[in-house]
Amino acid sequence: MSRVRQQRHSEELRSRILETAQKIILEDGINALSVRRVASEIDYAAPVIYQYYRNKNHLISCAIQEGYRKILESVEPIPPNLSPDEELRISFKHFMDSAMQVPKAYKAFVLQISSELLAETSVLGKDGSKKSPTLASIISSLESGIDAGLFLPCNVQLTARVYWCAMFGLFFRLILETDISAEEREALIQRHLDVLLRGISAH
Amino acid sequence: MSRVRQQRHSEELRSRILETAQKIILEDGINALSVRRVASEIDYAAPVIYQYYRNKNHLISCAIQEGYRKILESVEPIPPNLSPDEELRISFKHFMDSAMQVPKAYKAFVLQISSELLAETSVLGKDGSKKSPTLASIISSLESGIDAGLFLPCNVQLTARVYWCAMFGLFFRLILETDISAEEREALIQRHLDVLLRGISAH
Amino acid sequence: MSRVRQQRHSEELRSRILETAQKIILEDGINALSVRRVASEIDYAAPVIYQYYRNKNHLISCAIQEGYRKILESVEPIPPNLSPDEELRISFKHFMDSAMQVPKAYKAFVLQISSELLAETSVLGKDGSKKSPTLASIISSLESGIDAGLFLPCNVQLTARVYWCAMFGLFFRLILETDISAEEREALIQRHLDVLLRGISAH
Amino acid sequence: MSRVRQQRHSEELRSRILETAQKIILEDGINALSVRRVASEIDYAAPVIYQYYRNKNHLISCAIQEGYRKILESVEPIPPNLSPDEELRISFKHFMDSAMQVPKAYKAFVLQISSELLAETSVLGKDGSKKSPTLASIISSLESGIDAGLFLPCNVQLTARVYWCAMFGLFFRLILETDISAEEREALIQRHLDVLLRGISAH
DNA sequence: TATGAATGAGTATTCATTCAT
DNA sequence: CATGAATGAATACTCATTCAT
Repeated sequence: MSRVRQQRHSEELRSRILETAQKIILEDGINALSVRRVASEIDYAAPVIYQYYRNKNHLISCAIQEGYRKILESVEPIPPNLSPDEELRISFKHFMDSAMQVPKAYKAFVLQISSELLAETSVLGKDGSKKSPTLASIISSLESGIDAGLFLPCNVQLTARVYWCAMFGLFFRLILETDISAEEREALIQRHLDVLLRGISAH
Repeated sequence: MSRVRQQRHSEELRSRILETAQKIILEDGINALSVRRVASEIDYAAPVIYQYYRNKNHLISCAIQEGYRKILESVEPIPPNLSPDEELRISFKHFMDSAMQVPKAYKAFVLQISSELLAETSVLGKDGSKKSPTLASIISSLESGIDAGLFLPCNVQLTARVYWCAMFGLFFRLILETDISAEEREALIQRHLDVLLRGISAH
Repeated sequence: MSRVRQQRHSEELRSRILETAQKIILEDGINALSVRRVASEIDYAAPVIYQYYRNKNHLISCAIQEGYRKILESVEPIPPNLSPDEELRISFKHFMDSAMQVPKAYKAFVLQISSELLAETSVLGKDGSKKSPTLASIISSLESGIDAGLFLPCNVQLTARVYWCAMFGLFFRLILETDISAEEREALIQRHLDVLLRGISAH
Repeated sequence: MSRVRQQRHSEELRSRILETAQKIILEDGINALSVRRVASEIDYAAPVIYQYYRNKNHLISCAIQEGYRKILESVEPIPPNLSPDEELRISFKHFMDSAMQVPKAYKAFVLQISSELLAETSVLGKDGSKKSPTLASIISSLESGIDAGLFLPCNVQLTARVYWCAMFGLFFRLILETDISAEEREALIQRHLDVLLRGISAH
C-alpha cells in the first residue's frame, strides 16, 4: 500500500472507531461501551483500538466530545434580518426543537457529560462567550436590542447568561421529562420567552 | 444480645451500608460503587449487603433517593412574613446557596440521577406541584403576589415552571462550573432575579 | 405445648419439608433445590431444616427415596384371577402406563437417581426379589405359568430379570423420548410382550 | 511462534480443556465441573476457557457428546460371516462387555445424559435406525435372519427396538448394580439372548 | 424449637489490557 | 498494521452452614 493510501485508510479507521463508539453510547448508554464491542462492530480485533486511542477513557472522551459537537451543530441557524427580540425568540425555539428532535442523543450525551468535558462547554465564566457560540449569539442579540432601544441597557454578559441558563434549564428538564405533551411544551416555551423578554424590555 | 439491641444493631448496619454507598457515589461516582467495596468499607463480608438490600440496584436506588432527600432538606427554609417578591428572591438565593454548600454532593447526585428517580422529581408535568415542594412554594408566592397587585395576572402554573427552570439551569451550571468566583456568582444570581421579577412585575 | 402435640407438630414439619423438597425436584430439577428455597416455601427460616435433616444431601436422599417409592406405589395393581401370561401382560402394561401418566416425575427421579439409592432398587442381584415387589410378582407369574404348563420350565430368577430388564429398558426410553406417538408406544409395548412371551411359551 | 505451531498449540489446548472436563465429570460428577476447576487443572487462567467454548454449558455439551462417542466407539465390531442369530448374540455380548470395561465412564455419561443429547441418541422413533448404528445393525441381522428362514417374518423396525430396549435395560442395570458377579452376569446375558431369540425364532 | 445474622467459599462471566507474532 | 492468545482483576450474586440468642 502506498503511503497515502495507508494514511487515508488509517484516518478512516480512526473515525469508524469513533462513530461506532458514539453509536453504542447513544443506543445503549455509556456502560454498554466496551473496547471489544467497538472492535467487533467494525470487524476488527480489539487491540486495534489501542493503535488509535490511548485507552478506553480516551476513546470515550473523544466520542462524547465529538457527539456533543454534532448535536450543537444540529441547532438550526437563525435566519438573517430579524429584530433582536425575534432573534432571541427564534434561537430559543430552535434550541428546544433540536433537543426534541434528537431526544435520545441529547439524553445520552447531556447526562453522560463528564467533568473533563465541562471546560469545553463552560458558559458562566468570563470566557464563556468565546467557548459557546450560543452564548455569543445571545450577547450579540442583546447588544443590538439595546442599541435599537428595544431592551434596557444592562450588563450584557450577565444578562446573556441568565437567558442561557433559563434556556438550559428548560431544555434539560424537557429531555428528562419525556412525557410532556407537545401543547404543554409549546406553552412552556412561550411563557419562558414572554417572561424573559419582558424582564429586559425597555417598555 | 437482647432482642432490642439486636434490632438496633440491625438498623444501624442498614444505614451504615446506605451511607457508605452514598459516600462512594459522591467521592468516586456511581460506577465505582460495587457490592464488595461497600462491604469491605464497613468491614463486613459481601453477602451481608443482600440481607439489607435486594440487590445492587436496590441499594443504588435507595442511596440516591436518600442523598437527594438530604440535599433538599439542606435548603434553608424561607422566613415567614415576607412580601411575595422577597419570598421568591430568598428562596432562589437559598437554593443556590445550598447548592454551593454541598457542591460535590449535588454534582454526583444530580448528574447520576437515574430514570427511576425522574418521576420522583418531575416538575414540568401537571402534577409537578404535588411532587415538588419547591414548585409548590413558588406557585404560592406568585399567587400572593398577584393578589397583592405586585405581579401581573398570569397562568401561575406555567410561570412557576419558568421560574423553576431558570433556577434549575443556573443551579446546575453553578454545580458544573466550580471555578466561578463568589462575586460572579452573586452577580449572576442577582441578575437572574432582576430579569425574572421584572418579567412578571405589575409595574 | 404438650409433649404429644409438640411431637405431632415436629413430625408434621418433617414431612412438609420432605414434600416440599420433592415438589421442587419434580418441578424444577434437583439443581433448583436449595435449603433456603425449601425453608422459604414452608414459611420457616433456613436453619430449621438442619433440625430435621443432617444436611442438604441427607434431605435430597430422603426426598428421592420417598419419591421413588411413591411412584412405584402408583403402579396400578394387577387384578386377581388372571392367567399367568395375562398377569405378565397386564403388569407390563400398567407399568408403562404409569410411566406415561407421571412422565415428569419419572424423568426427574429416574434420571436423578443417585448411587446411594441403587441398593434400594437393586434388581439383578440374588436378593432382588426381596427388594423389588415388581420382580417378585413377575417371578410368581412365571412360576404359576410353568406349573400350568403355559411356560417352559426354566430358571425363574433369571428369566424374571430378563423380563424386568426389557420392561425397564422400554420404560426408560419412553421417558427419555417423549415425542413418541401413542400408536407407536402401543405397538412397541405389544411387540415387546409378544416377543418376550413367545420366548418362554411352552408351545 | 510460527503460525502453524501456534495453531497446533491452540488445537491442543482445546482438547486438553475437553479432556479435563470429561475427566472431572467422570470422577466427580457433572455438578463438580466448574470453569475455574477446568482452568486450574490445565494450569491456565479461567477466562481462557471462553476462548474455546462459548460458555460452561457449551463445554459440558461438547464433553458429554464426545464422551458418549468414545464409549460407543469402544464397542468391539462384529466379525463378518456370522449367521444372523450369531450376529445378534455377539453384538449383544460385545455391548455388555464394553459396558463392563468402562463402567465408571458409562455410569457418569449415561446417567448424566442431558436432554439436549437425547435427540442424538433417540432410538424409539422412526428415524432411530438412522441415528443409532446399533439399531441399524440389529435391523439388518433381523432381516437376514428372516430371509434365511431363521426368524419369523415380522415388523422388523418394532422388533429391533424390542431387542435394543432389552439390551439397554440390562446394560443400564449392569452399570448401576456393580456388585453382580461375573457368573451372574454371564447367566443374565445368556438368558436374555435365549428368551429374545426364541421369541422370534421360526421353529 | 426456631431464627436472624453473618460468612467463607464458591459460581459464571466480562473486561481492559499486554505481548509475541 | 493488525491480531490471537492469554490473563489479572473485577463483577454480582448464591449457597450451605454455623452460632448466639
